[in-house]
Amino acid sequence: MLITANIDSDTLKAKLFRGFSDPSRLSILEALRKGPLTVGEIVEVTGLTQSNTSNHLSCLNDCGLVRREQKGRFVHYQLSDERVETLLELADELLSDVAKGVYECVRYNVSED
Amino acid sequence: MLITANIDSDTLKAKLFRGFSDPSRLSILEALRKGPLTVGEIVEVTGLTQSNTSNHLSCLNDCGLVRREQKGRFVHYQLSDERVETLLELADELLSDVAKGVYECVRYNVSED
DNA sequence: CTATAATATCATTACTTGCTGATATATAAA
DNA sequence: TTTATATATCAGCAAGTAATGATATTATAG
Repeated sequence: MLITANIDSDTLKAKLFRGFSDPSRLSILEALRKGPLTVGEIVEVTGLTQSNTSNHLSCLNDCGLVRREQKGRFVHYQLSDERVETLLELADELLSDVAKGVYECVRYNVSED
Repeated sequence: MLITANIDSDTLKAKLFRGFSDPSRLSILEALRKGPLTVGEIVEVTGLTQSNTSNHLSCLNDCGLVRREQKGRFVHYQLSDERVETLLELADELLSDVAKGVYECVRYNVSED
């Protein structure tokens, strides 16, 4: 048990980062930096479809990055932890320094848009 | 120009996080937390193939997460910035709280290993 | 209860991305 | 130069994952 816990450590952490590693999910997280939003509001802000938004929100919720709260027929989502915000801030800072490198990162991201 | 820069912001940040979002790349980054290593040493520590390691290192280098330094026929890699280390630390902390959720995150990660 | 609005789920499709094996490049030693 | 060692590149395959459209669920209002 202890062994597997250690072995899977990187896989686990990778999963956590995967929550941040999709543009759609990231746009949801960014929207939530300003405060809680309903699913409908997130759909509007991000421009994603309802279905797609809901799928990503379920993923983010399961992964513990956001927290959900039902209020009537609306479901409000918010960032689950200060550290999620901190990670996003840190990424902003890091990005401002390495943006050029990221732009040109072509190995596993060939599509230029 | 300013417009696109803004629009692409999430895509850019997602790319940055994608550097962390693969178990193999993460195992490389974790190995480098302890200090610079040659490609061969990284291969040994991570158990990845030489080809695979080199591919990931190129990606990490292009994305600005690691820095390379040629010394003779050896190439040494190290984390490029304190903030890369900080991001990893922060992920560790966050993970200790949300690990259960990440384990059960099934939406876009169905494979259980 | 029925209708409507908000959100979630599911199957399918299309695309992305990591891995492998072979080959190429580069540096240094013989 | 030739050989050997270290690293990088590339094509092709395999697997994973996001988007879509349709449908289901849940909750409130009439």
